[in-house]
Amino acid sequence: MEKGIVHIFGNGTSASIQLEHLLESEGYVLQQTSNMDGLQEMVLRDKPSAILIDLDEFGDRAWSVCSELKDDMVMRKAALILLSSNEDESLRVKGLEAGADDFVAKPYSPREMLARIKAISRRISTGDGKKIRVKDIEIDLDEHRVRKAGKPIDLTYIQFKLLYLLASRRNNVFSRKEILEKVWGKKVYVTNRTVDVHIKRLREKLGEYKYPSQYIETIHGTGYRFL
Amino acid sequence: MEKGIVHIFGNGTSASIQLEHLLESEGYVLQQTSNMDGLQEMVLRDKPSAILIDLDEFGDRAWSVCSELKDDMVMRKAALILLSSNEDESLRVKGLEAGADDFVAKPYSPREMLARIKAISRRISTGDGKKIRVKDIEIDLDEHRVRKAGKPIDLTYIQFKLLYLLASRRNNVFSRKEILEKVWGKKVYVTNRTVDVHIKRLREKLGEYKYPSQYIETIHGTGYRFL
DNA sequence: GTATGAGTGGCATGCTCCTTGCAAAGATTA
DNA sequence: TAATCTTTGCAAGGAGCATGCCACTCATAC
Repeated sequence: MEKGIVHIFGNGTSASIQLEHLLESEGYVLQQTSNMDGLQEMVLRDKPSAILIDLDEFGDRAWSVCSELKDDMVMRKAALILLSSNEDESLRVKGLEAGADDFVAKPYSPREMLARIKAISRRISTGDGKKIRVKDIEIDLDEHRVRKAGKPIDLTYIQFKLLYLLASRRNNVFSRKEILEKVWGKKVYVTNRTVDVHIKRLREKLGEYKYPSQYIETIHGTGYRFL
Repeated sequence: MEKGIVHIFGNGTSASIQLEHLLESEGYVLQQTSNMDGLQEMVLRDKPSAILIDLDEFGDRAWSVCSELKDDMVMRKAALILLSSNEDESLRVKGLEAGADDFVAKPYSPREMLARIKAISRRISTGDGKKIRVKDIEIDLDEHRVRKAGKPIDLTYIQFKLLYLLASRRNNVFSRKEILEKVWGKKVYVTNRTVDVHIKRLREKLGEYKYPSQYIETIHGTGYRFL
């Protein structure tokens, strides 16, 4: 099993200190903080395999974090676990529906927490591998890099997310609405035309000059599809 | 979110009956049994999206099931959730390490269980999506693509919706009024004749040259039907 | 035969998509 | 800090395609 970084948002209780030791003895690297600003950058940089958020400490702020993490396909690689001493059922349901992978009551057992982190990671790591290979295109999610016939292609942040989305489900047709939600996020409002522009720029960098497109196909009236 | 079948191994407690109703109202199909023999065949046949196993009832027999499911790539598509009234930490850890995706204590909240099933399914979902197969025609909703004898047929937006409507309920006769409402929407006003035109173009692309029609039958004075 | 419903070819219209240029915001460098 | 480069979002023009309707022909029911 692959080890990784674990972000813990919340202060150190006795259980969390035990958990810390357990995780470290298992080969995980820990990062604990009580400041949730700049979470997005942090997650993108460190690519943690798990994120623990203490609801008692962060409360409502945590919900927006859940949806951010849920929407971003790069960040989704992390197991998102919520902690709370509040046993209320509706809170648990809310958390799970907001995108969390698990909801654990405090006080919790460190050993069980470790087992849960492993169980979720197991799910995430299997299935979609870290590299996507389509034709002569190779997309490396961890390195955040794209190669065509071995030669690296420089893509901007949006271009990468767009390509990754399309390539992650070949032949699936994505509507512009879907693309906007997955690449830009639910709240951001950006024109449909803008999607076209980014598709064009992406096609350019992939080296598409002629019709029919070799990689990205336009489905008139519907959306785009990666061949 | 993709719905599916849920296998429940264990007898009906009051919570499980509530859960049953919840799942059904969400569009899931349930299969409950207290016999675990032939599990492998059952799972392979039904491809459930979740499997709930009551440890109180099955005890040690459950562990072998966990590892079977864990090892089989096909079966891994299902969310495996263990239930137990035994709060013992080591049991929970054992279950999770054996390959279960979640471990829930009894008595459990049906709504939370539903949320957990969804949370896990979200991770697993690979979107081998909805397909309709009629004769040698195959309609793939996700790929927004139609195949005849394996060969792709290019349909326009309206043609696709029209075909999908007709094929979704074979042998059902759709009046032009009904077709207009379902394909064009309630407010749009379009002539009946236009429906004919689209039927004609659709028939053309499906490769219908001679009478009687192989796919779309005209019911004089009434409407159309997909055979 | 007559009346009504259905099929067809062609064409104008409008919509969708592609492309280019530009301006604003962000990142980088000196 | 100022200057430069990069990224991003949008508007507008233009090309191509899907659509909807007309007018006409053909089929069906009585």
